Amino acid sequence: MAKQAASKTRGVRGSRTGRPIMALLDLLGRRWSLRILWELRDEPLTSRVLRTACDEASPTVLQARLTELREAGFVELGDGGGYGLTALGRELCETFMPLYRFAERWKR
Amino acid sequence: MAKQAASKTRGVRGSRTGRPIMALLDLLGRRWSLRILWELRDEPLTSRVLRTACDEASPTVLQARLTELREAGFVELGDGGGYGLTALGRELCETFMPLYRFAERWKR
DNA sequence: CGTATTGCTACGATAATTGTAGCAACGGAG
DNA sequence: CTCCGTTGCTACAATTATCGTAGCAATACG
Repeated sequence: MAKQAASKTRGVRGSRTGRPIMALLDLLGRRWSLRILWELRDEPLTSRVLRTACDEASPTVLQARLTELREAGFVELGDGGGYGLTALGRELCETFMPLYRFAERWKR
Repeated sequence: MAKQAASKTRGVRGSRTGRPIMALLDLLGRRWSLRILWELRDEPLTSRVLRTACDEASPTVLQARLTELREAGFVELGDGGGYGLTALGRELCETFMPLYRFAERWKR
């Protein structure tokens, strides 16, 4: 294979040049992020119910993810209590909903 | 709401539910998993080039993810060297490719 | 008042990730 | 052959992230 030093000119594919996709992959790549969005896909859940749905994950990291997802605009805390997806969050959830069927065929 | 059965033998990593979607979300929820798949979407890359593309991530965890993704059947090591997506991996990559357009509109 | 929710936090213990350095194997040039 | 550069891959200590348990203030209802 040829030398790769010259590839700097095109800006190596995927360097974190602030490209939104990288920030998104990083956020979704944190533990419980995908799972939280997945569990909220149908209806809002209270923090405790969400915790139960997420296999009794530690509330520490769950709160951290919820805060991050809220700051990202994907999740919101309803005035009556309970976490739910925003319109943007629902949209995001739809984009990886096909994963379910893929996983079923995957089976591992 | 009633009490729920609190402890079974708990795996270290979450999602022992047996549901494929949970195992998949858990695997993709590990650091650099999504990124690796993303960087390999076009063409196979050698380990070092992949590392550069992944923002100089530590080779330790990169190797770990590559091993996991290979065991999952998403990534393979070509006989000429270089990591590439399997047919299954390409299929998986396609399912969350819409994330790119979503991220562009998201901007944060 | 007591009791039960809600969202949220503290904190020690444990697991995951980082950063740096380096290995054996293979191949091309000299 | 040796020398050099590449490949995939690993060791190791240091740093983060996550876990697990306990508990907080605020709210609501009887």
